Amino acid sequence: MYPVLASGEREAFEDVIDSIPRNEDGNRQRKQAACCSPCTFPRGSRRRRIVLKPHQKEALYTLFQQNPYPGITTRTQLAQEIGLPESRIQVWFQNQRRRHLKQSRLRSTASLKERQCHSEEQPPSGAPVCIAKEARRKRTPISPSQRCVLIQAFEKNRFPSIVTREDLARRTGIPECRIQVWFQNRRARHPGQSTHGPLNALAVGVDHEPSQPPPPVPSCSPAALNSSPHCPPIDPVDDIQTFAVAAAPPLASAVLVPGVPSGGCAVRSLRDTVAQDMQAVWGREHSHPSRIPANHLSAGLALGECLSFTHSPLWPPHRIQSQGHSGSTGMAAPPLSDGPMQRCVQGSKVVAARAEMWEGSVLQPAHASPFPDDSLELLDELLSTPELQDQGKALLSGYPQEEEPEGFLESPLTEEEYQALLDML
DNA sequence: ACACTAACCTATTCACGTG
DNA sequence: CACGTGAATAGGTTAGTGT
Repeated sequence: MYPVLASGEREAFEDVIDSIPRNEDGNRQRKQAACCSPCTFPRGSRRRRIVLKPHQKEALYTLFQQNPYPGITTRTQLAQEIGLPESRIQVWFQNQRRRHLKQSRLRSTASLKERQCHSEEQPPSGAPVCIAKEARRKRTPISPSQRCVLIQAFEKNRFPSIVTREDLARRTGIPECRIQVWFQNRRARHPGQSTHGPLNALAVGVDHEPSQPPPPVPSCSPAALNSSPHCPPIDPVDDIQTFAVAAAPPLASAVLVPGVPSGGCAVRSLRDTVAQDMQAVWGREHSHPSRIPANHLSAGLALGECLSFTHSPLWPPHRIQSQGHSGSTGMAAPPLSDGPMQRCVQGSKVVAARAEMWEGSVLQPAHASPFPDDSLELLDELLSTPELQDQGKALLSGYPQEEEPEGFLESPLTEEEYQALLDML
């Protein structure tokens, strides 16, 4: 239906999606989406809607009749049997219970009017009256580094799209559905800074309006981290750089726009994890030469991470299948020849726009990678030259995992080289 | 155009681990 | 026991799909 987005374009597009204003309910305003033309503005903010097959519905209805409140074990078992994600089964039961309750109430209301004899509230037929409670899902342990990644994403966008959630899932290893719940809980417990209540800030779709300073306690800022029980104290000097590697897509801040502050979220442990992963991968490079492209090694964590925010070879065991993404999540891509998307993928403009948007904020993310996938591949080729690989080896072997040189995030390329690269792209 | 319903949201509560 | 936080719930809304 829609052409497939390259990863860089996908990120830029996601920015568009995420920036769509939401109404007071947190839902994106239809008007805004419509103004971008239904043809050129694909649906990417939501998960692709599943069309349940008859046998799946039958199984769900059967189980619902037996128990409208299935526990995690039952849901997981059913998920395996009918080939649906457990989270979708949970949602189906939520919706089904409500439909059931609604019908029950309608019936009871009708009978109430007829007979006028219901003096006492009766529990709806779908309520868990005599059914023993099944076990809940076990708490999902979220490590400080994972939490910091989530917090950073939360501060950037309180309502992440399915693409963002899946990306966070890949980066943290936490299931997407758990990330969704985490954001729900987080929103509930950390209402936005607004004089008109927490929902007011949602109306603009982004958390920090350009004219509005960020919340005074950004949980992932060094100050917040120092006071947070989940984030270890950090050296703000060191971690200003760390943030760009661990949390933000630092293409603009660390590479394309040298000198732009890259933010304050310190995710040392994640950075360390990345560094260790790099080392480990380097160690087995010869046995799995294709798993991590040499260019990522060559550029060290700086460029490598820059280019791999959404398809990092470091975290997921495979490169993100951006071309096939629409198959798994329903991410539909707009035609890029014209329209808002095309404009949005003009990287420098995006970077500039984001920088403006975040002006005054502690964080200075440039979320949208201006490079479409083919450009990334071209860059991959450029960076896989033996010369740059040598640089990468030197970079990796030059410092231990726990401490990086001062210019850790500095690109191995000069500004002229960057410009040349950009010109080529 | 409309009905149905998956997906997503808030508000609230439960439940569990930790200090 | 208080607190933080993940999980689950009810209920409202949006938007994709089928008729």
